[in-house]
Amino acid sequence: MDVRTICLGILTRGDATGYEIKNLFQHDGYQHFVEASFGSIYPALNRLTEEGLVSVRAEAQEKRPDRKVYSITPAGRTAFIASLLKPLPEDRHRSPFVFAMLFSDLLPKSRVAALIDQYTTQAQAKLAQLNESNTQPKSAGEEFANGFGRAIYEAMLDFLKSQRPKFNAEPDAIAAE
Amino acid sequence: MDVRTICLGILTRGDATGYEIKNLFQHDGYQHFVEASFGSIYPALNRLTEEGLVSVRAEAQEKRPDRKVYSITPAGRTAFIASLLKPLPEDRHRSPFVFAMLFSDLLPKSRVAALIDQYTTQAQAKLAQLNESNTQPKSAGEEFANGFGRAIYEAMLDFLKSQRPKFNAEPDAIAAE
DNA sequence: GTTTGCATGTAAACGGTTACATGATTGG
DNA sequence: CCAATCATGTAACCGTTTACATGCAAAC
Repeated sequence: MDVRTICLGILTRGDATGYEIKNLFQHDGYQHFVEASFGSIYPALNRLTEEGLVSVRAEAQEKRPDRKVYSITPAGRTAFIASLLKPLPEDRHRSPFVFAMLFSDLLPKSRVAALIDQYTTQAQAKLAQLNESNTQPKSAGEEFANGFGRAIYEAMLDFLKSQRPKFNAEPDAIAAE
Repeated sequence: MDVRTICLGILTRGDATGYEIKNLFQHDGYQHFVEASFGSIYPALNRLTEEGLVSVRAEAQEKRPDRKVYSITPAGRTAFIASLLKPLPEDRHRSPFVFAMLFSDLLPKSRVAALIDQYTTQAQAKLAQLNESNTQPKSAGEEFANGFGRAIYEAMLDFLKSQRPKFNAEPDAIAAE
């Protein structure tokens, strides 16, 4: 999903500035499956404005740039829904971790063990984040995204735990004294 | 992981042409976590050759381009392993499907149901592929990658199955006759 | 006193995909 | 007869990231 569409989607939930959009999809279920940086968000919002899919109102501020608050227009809403009715691009899960594990036979056992342990810690942190956001009432969609994320991270962690012993770090040849 | 590194990795397992490299990581565990097209592989191999990380020998063929068989050099092997010892980039799972589901409240129920059903079918196909490749003896790494993939797809399928009823397609308002 | 948050934006660089060009052979 | 397999490569395009520019205020 491109940044344009992501911005449009977030704006269906309420008005926001570019800055807020960035933060919004670092929380609450968006986080694990989409991302984008300022360098792509601001140009995207400008283009969407030109095309009439969003509108802006500038709120003046002292001593920092004007807040530019974006709203989705009816045309924008239509375009957004249309984009979700077209065939979606496929998911892609790019995993440097799994790639590295494919070559575990070329690496010191200690490195492989560290790789697994790091990945485990990360997955635990992400899972914890998903469980945290149980406070606010969520839309059906957010609940789905949360559940989906949780299911995946839990499965990863189970698998990682089951495999970990195979790569047990005999502390790299210091043992024999 | 960039295409360069992926090529290097595959060549640690044996010599191959650019064409073969492409096909190799469409099989056996690589498939779900890395990908690249010819348009990036061929230039990558040329650059790796310039840098002395791989070597080429051309095998003449009648009536089609010479096969250029690439081998990894000792320098290439060292560089590859070094790249796996450095901190790895994080995984990124981009999911247009989950993104669309976040906005399920804006879509017709029939569309949401179709989305889930399509995604389920895809996941089943990928899982089947992983289970198929149980014939050849696998390296520890390939076994790990396979298991990891299986764990994820199974968890997804379970979750999808559990959620499916919530989006049951009352066939979009034709019901009342 | 340094980091974080607020707030926007541009330019260069990067990495990659898509489409194109070429063309014989084999299998359905 | 058409599609797929084999086989390499280039060029245009695309979307995105990274780094830069600017700068105050509040929190730690």
